[in-house]
Amino acid sequence: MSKVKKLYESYDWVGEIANKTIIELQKTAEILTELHNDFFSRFDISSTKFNFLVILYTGYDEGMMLSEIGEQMLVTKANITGLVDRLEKQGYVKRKRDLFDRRKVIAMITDKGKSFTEKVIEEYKVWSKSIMTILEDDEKSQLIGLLKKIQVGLIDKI
Amino acid sequence: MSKVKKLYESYDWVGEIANKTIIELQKTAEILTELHNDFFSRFDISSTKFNFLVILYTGYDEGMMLSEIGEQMLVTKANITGLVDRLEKQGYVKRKRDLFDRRKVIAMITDKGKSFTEKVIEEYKVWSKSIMTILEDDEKSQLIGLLKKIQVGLIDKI
DNA sequence: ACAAAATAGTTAATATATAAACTATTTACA
DNA sequence: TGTAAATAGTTTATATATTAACTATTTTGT
Repeated sequence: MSKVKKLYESYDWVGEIANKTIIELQKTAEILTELHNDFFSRFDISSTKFNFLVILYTGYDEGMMLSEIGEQMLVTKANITGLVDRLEKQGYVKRKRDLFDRRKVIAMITDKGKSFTEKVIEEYKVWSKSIMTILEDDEKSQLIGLLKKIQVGLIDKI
Repeated sequence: MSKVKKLYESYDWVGEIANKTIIELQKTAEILTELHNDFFSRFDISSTKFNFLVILYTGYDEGMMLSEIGEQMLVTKANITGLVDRLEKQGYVKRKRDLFDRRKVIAMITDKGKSFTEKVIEEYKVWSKSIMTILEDDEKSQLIGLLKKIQVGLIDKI
């Protein structure tokens, strides 16, 4: 059951096209997040957990440092601790101390986590294709181009 | 201080362009959310609180039903209760019972909330313009067009 | 008119996110 | 070499989000 009922145009207060662009980006992303939540809840994970697992899955076999994973996600270090706690509880990840630098904690994906991630990735590919049928392929490329340009522009402002 | 360090291309696992589109949308939105948080934290609010206030500000003078506001935001009714609690504590909003249907709760924006919202809106306009300089105006229109198309497509899938 | 269903909002339990303070360990350098 | 600074992660307090169960009120259908 979703929260989204209909699309409102609730921004009379916006004048500039820059404003509108940001708001439409946010709105699109909110709807997308909503859909992602629906999708991932079928597997009892969140999209953050999925991101974490994918990074670990496609990463090195010896595992990865927590902060190394954190750098690739928009997640603070405090949050990584909790994230790993919960993933550990689900049996998808385990912790290991780095023997050469005992400050570091290495996260390793378990066999259970590996096969789980493979399964979700496959279903995610099918799912994301199915929800993106509204755009033609050239529109998708166009959109990706614009988004990457924005990302480059935004990352400088941070 | 922000979490974002650099832009990773961490999706070797993605094949389809539909996949990439969604991931780039998410990534863009995450960076944008991060920037929004930085912006709004200067005013001691979240972007959700701002949304709420703007809807109330541009709405009817007699206030609005909580669920009516909720319909325009991607927020569950349980969350609205807490949101209004916190906004009430900040003095920007007050509650009122609907006399004709006592199930309903009306949220009213206070004078303090009104002038606060006006101030934030003005600064938001300047801010959003400044962070969107990377795109030309015709690119922005193009992007808005694509985003609206996606929204229409996605809303059907929910 | 009245019982059942629908509606509006709150509460409770839990998950997820943040910042700030903290512990443990390693590195830098005087 | 020993102390200050830097680094990695955890803990704590709090904000925000979700779902499910709950209360109060109104509407519906007979």
